[in-house]
Amino acid sequence: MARTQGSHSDITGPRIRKAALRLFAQQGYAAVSMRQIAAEVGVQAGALYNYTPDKQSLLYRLMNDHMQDLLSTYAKLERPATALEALHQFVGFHIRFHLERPDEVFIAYMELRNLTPENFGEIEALRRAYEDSLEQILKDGQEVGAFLVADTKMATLAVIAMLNGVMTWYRAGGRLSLDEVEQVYWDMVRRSVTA
Amino acid sequence: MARTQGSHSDITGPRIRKAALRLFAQQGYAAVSMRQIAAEVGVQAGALYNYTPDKQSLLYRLMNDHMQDLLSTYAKLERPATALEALHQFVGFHIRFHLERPDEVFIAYMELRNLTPENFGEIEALRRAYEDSLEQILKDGQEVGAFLVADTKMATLAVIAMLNGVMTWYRAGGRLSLDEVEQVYWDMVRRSVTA
DNA sequence: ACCGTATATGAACGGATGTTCAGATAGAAC
DNA sequence: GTTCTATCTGAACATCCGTTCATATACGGT
Repeated sequence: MARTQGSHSDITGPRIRKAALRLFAQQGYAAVSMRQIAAEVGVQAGALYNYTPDKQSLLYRLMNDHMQDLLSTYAKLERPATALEALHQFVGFHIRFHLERPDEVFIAYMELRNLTPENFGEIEALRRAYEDSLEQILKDGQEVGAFLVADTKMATLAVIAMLNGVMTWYRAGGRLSLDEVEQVYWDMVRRSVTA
Repeated sequence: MARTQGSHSDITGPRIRKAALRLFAQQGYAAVSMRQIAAEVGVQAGALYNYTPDKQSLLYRLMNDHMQDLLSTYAKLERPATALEALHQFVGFHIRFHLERPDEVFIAYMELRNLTPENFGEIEALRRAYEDSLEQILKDGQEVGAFLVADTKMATLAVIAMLNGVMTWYRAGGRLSLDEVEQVYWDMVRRSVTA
């Protein structure tokens, strides 16, 4: 697996990020060394610095890529006609998108405290933008009488927290299929925001 | 703040745990050094080893104390007569107990992966015991027709995840009082498990 | 007043850390 | 086939890590 000197490599960058992603998710940012990441790629530690200015930027890049992916993927969806359908779409999208990226998700909110303040601010803004898209659904539904919640902000956070819980226990091939899980959570979410 | 040699100290142990708790919660287990903890207590690093065999045991002790506290405090509550009231009690207890111990809560599920396998197993068992007490409420209520959930296990995890979300944003003195928060979450939980 | 012991110091251990950089190398361009 | 340059190596840097231990100290018991 050892790479040879001088070989061009447009793929070393992605491989470094993939290795870092896996290791950060598995052991935590602080517990993973640059040498570990380099070893996983089959390269010496010094070589990493051709692709990232430092360890911190590597973490930030992973989080930022993930959040951009989340936002742009959601933005591309066709908006349903009713608020109830929009909420249903959000629930399904959220569960599936996140279950497909367990490592990214894990890092995205376990390693927030390891970001510098500026980096943290940027990631936080993206997260809030995503939450806002859910809150907008709840607000719209509330206006037309489809939903009944005491506070749309709290309801937003409650729904997302509930959905995020899925990532902590769901494993493909377990007792329940993804469709079943999605159905059950949709039932609970729907009931929690309707009269 | 520097302690003098030879001085007896039944309070150094607790002070070490308190300092470790705060630092682990703030920066993460892997990112905190024994020397940092010692400095916070006003002692040299070597002195810590009069109170813990190693860093890992310090983490385990913090988590174990917290879970024992959680379980025994909940066990002391008087059980309400109906399932609905029992659930209401659980929601209120969970929110208040955890909001009073933000550092312990943060550690208890951010640092699970830094436990040795045996230690992890023990903490996990305690966590499951707590979850089981909620699932029992849901099962009982389901039997007598007070609740209607597709799967009590999933509903248990969903409810706890939703409640845990409160810890990530609630701050005393904010827009909403603790009573209001509790009321809103109780409304959502109740609706999510009733027809 | 003195002793015994619990408690703390401070130096030391081997090893790991993030990062830098001069030098080596291999593929691309001509 | 030579040159150029992006890429990687390997060693070095200063610093930190968890843990151990001989030594010093001050309090509790007598």
